[in-house]
Amino acid sequence: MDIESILIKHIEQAFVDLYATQVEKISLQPTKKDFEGSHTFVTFPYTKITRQKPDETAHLLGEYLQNHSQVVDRFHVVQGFLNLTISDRIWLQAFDEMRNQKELGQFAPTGKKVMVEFSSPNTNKPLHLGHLRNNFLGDSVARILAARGYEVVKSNLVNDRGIHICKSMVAYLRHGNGETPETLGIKGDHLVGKYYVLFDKDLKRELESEMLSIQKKHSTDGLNYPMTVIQKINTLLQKLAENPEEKKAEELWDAIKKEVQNYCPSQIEAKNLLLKWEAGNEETMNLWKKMNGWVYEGFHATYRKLGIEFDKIYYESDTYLLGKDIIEEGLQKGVFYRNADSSVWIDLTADKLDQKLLLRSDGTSVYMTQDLGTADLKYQDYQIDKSVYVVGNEQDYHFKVLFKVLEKLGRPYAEGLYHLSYGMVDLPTGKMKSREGTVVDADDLVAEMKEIAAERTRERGKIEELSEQELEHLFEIIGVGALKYFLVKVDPGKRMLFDPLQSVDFEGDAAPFIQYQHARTHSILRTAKAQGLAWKPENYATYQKLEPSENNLILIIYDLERKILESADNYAPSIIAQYVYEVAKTYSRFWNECPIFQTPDPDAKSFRIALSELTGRTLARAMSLLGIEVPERM
RNA sequence: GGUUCCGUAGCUCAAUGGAUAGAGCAACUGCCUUCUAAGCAGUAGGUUAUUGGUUCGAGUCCAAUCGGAAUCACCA
Repeated sequence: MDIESILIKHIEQAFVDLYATQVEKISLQPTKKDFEGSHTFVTFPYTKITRQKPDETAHLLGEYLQNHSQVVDRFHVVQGFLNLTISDRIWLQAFDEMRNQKELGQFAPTGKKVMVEFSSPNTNKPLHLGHLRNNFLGDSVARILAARGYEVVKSNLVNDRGIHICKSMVAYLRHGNGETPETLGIKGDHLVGKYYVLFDKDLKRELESEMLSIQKKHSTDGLNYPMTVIQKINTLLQKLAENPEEKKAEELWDAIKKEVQNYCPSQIEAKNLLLKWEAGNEETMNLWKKMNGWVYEGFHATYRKLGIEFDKIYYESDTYLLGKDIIEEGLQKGVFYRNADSSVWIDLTADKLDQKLLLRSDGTSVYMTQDLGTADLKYQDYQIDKSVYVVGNEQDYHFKVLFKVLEKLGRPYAEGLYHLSYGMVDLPTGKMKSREGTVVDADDLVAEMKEIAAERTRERGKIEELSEQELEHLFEIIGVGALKYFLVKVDPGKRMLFDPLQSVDFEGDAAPFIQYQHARTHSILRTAKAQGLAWKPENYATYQKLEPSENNLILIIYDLERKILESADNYAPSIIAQYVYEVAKTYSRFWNECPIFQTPDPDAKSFRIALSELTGRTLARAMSLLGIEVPERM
């Protein structure tokens, strides 16, 4: 039963009967909380048809609906807004229908396949808070799309090669002394991350001493760089000698730094290591495999704790050479063009984008080339209809170009491409930078959350009956749940702030509150069972007049499907997060207003137990769409 | 400089072009002898950055201005 479409049909009929007009695309809005009713029809846009004041139209329509529609019980008009109240009988009918559903909010299969690519870590450092937002968003979107009826493939494109990986390797070769995660007793990803930071320290030191000599002499004397670089620096120095303003001077020095950095020993070593890697040098490959192996072990542990899994893992070391055949194809199709220096480009100025490089003059590929190849690979592997990339908003431009290029190449899957762009997580001190160590580490944060969860749960002392193992699990789902909810409830597009001092909420608009309401529903069910009560429809057949908070609960539970639809269409878990909090709040109010076991009327008792049960199922289902578990007691 | 995104209560965030701009945190007042107080009820807190425009109606759409961020590499 779909109450909304019934109402719309009746309103359309009303327009025919009252005004002899066919109206299309009628839409209803949820009635604001302060007003009575559940569905609101706005009459302002129809004054031209009715040739009446909005209030008059609303009254006429309201009376018509009250007389002709079985679902409308009564109506109220407020300044042209027609607020409709659905009869309790209909709500009770809807309630029983929902109770009969095996899985709430599960749509029929669409027959379409969608891939959600997320996480995509670099293997040179452990996961941090920013990755968590990515992981939770991606995981949740995958779950929501599955509920919507898509067949979902969760994929992870691991960035396991490149200059940044070589940096950790260089530092390990220098300072490693054969350390392993075992000998140090730390996770492999953290160990490798430590060397990544060490590399940066080395490089900074080298850079500073080199710069000092340039700044002292204000010349490039004694520097052993290629002529072209020396010339570049000299030009910059000359500009500096012309006494530019302070800000400009700073820019010039930065430009010089950038040139110099490329010729610091550490940087050269890293580049050489990358060349060796690309040549397949055995020693290098072995070190690479060893260190990446450590990182994967660490990642696995973290993913397991976060409850995140993938169906397919792509490695960039496998895919980084892909896409070159697409360059040829594009050239033949005349979509791309070749420069005099034989580099390959695409001109997207007509689409308000720039000219974009697709292949270097030396014939090697760039980031874009790989992504083109990987897009084809995904399609070959899974014949996907839609492909969602969960990647930070710093890459908005890249994905605009990528999708445009695929469209111009006439790829059949081009239309289904979507970049789920999300904002960075900021600290009060500003942006996180892993090289500078100003990051909130994922493992640390999860551990801290769990500790807080344990502390707060113990304070309340409602958990005597749980075993040690059950307690462990409880603390984990509360701690991790709080974190997930915190990161996922915010609109993905916006950057957000995380204050380590205030940490994550455990009260109010937060996962523990929602989990708590779920635990309450189970507390009711336990008591009901202990008292030998039954709550099948026949046990509450005489219950026909709903209390406001009961009505509100049914109403909001009834909204689940619409919310799933909305969040799936917008790739927005935040919609589910806001929804599930509303459900929890509504139940909490019901809990306070409608006593259950003290109620003398046995049918009211049974109905409220049944309502608690359905609320519990709704909370569990909606939370599962966010990847958050709910406990039966806490 | 070009392009894109953002600016809402002290703080963190909501609000398919609709009603009196809502929650949570923090502050203040009540409520545990009653199914779990991680709770409930209430008070206070706003010129939605600014100025114009479109509309029956603008936080939302358009233009300009101010402030912040990202991006614009033969990096990934």
